[in-house]
Amino acid sequence: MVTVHDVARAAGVSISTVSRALTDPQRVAAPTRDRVTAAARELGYRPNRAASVLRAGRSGALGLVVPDLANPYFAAIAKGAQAQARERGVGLFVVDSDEDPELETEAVSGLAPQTDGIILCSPRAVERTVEALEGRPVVLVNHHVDGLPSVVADHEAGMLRALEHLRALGHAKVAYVGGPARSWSDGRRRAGLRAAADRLGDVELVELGPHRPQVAGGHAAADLVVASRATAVVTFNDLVAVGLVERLRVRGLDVPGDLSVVGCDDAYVAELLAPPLTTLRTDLRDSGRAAVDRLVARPGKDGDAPRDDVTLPVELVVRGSTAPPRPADRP
Amino acid sequence: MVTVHDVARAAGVSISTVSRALTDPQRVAAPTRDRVTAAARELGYRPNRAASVLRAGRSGALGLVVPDLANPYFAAIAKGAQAQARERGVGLFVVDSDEDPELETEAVSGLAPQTDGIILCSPRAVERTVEALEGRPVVLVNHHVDGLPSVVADHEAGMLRALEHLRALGHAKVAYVGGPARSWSDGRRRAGLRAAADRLGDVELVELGPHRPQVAGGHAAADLVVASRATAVVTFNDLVAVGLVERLRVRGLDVPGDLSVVGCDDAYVAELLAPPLTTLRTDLRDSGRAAVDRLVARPGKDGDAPRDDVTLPVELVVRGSTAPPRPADRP
DNA sequence: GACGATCTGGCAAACGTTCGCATCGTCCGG
DNA sequence: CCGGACGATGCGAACGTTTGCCAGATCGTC
Repeated sequence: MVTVHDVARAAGVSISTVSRALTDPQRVAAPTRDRVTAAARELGYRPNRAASVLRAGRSGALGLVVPDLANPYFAAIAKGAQAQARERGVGLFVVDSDEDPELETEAVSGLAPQTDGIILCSPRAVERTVEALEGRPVVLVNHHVDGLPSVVADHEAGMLRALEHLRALGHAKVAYVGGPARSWSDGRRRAGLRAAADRLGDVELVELGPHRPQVAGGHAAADLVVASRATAVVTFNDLVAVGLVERLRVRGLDVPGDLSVVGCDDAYVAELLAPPLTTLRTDLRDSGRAAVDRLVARPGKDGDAPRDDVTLPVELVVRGSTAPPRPADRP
Repeated sequence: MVTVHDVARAAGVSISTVSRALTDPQRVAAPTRDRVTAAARELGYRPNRAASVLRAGRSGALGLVVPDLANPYFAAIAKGAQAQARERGVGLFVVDSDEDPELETEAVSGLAPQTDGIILCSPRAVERTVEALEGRPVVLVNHHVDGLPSVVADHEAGMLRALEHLRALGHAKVAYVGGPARSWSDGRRRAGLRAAADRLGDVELVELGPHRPQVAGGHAAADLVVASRATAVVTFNDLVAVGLVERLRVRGLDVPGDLSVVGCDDAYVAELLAPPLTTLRTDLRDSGRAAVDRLVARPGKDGDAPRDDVTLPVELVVRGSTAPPRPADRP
């Protein structure tokens, strides 16, 4: 194993100089620095992370906790975060909490001591989990708690856009199939829809749920939607939309003929579906990227210091699952 | 921060005893051990990982490198590995190489020094990457190189099962839509299909490809399949099957009426599809689990020391995309 | 009752890095 | 030409843990 000592000897300097030349280049004269870096490269020196963490107290790594890696929604966020972390030259440890609040807290308390910051994605037990990180920097993704920096999608704007789209098609009664009761984003979406309905004035809103944020949730909701006599529906996420469409088909109803469906997230199942799903897209990779940036942003690079809250735009992607209502349904 | 010193003082022993009591409990007398663990719990002692890694040289953590976290196939493996790692009490660092051979090698050389072993999932540049880990223990998942331990699915058996199923339905000409040219598993699947066709005798095999292992690959393959006049098709993975079905629908062909389709992997899109996809399922979480176990298996627990190669079973899941061929197509 | 085997627990030296402090040389203003 | 200031580099002490070695204690056996 090559250590600073070897590099120092090769470059004819002391180990302190080696350390400085590599971690804080501007603190050492250019010729010396070059000699050191050359020697380091030649010897194939790789700093021992453990030693540096031990001494310096920072690890140069971030932690990312997601509820479920198998969920394409979180996978996309993780991917974005990974890419950005790589770009920024920091490590990223991804941990899956398995949708379990307890495991989430545990994961954080295990991760916190060995990282410089934690990205907490759609936390299932914010209070306890935030406690567990004992003051370490944190960024919340897809969640918000006063006083903590967060990265969220502009659900309100998205909902407005969805409702405008449906109204333009001629729909006057729209159902919302909600997600989990304690979900922060479900709350935002409901609020956004209500505000949008108020603003538009001539669209009636029917709120359903809570439902599980999976295909099964869509199955469960389908019959309620039909009974509500709404001609269009917005779902908590794309998986729910998938389940909804499946169940409607079983009941002999056509999408978008009998019912228009708008999903959320643009998980990649959305475009695989028949018909392909009209949905609200957030750039999830950007969420991951932004979260990483919030944590690595140094005061040195002033000016572009990120604001306390990042809100990412939401875009309506119109595909095949929305259409004008059947004439019979029109008033 | 609570250190061994604090615990030692509280328990009235020396720091060596604390260290031993916690890391190698049987080397210290039961009463002492209890006093130490009690003190540790009371003070909320958490060993400093960096210090322990630095001194002991092992990190108690494994690394997992996958080509693409957003691919449900790899996400499932990652999830299984995470779960097992948690159970075994070791850490797991997941890194996404973005399908880039270079990044893969880089990831490994960054990960290797700070882990006790690496799980390499469907590597895109095995030789160079294996080189990069400088002798550190490794397990290959979904790939095989002589001399290295690996966890693979029994593609041959799976292909035999698929072909038997199709023959039983009455198909006599079956196409295979292959994956990437340099893919190890594509090779296994082709070989398995050939062997199965030989063995069954009365099924003709048409090999197509290589194709990209995504939906687009299926699009590209669809017309070739039709032209081949095969009445059934096996695809490299489920995403290809999805693309295939989409394109067939565009051409006015019905699945399974005009063509039966068998996918591979049972990625969760398989059951969302209309018709739901008949596919070959491997328990991907088990792959992740098995890989972790290969690396944490200590010589101490002899007897159940894992064999050099783990081959996981492949199961045929019959859903709606396979049916007997149209009578007209029969000889 | 003594001797050896066995076990328990303490001492102190690492592991490789970072960083406060000291030192030395150099440059500039007076 | 001198004093002060500053920039560059070296010295050495941490960081918190593990572990080889050794001393003392305990027990069984002759």
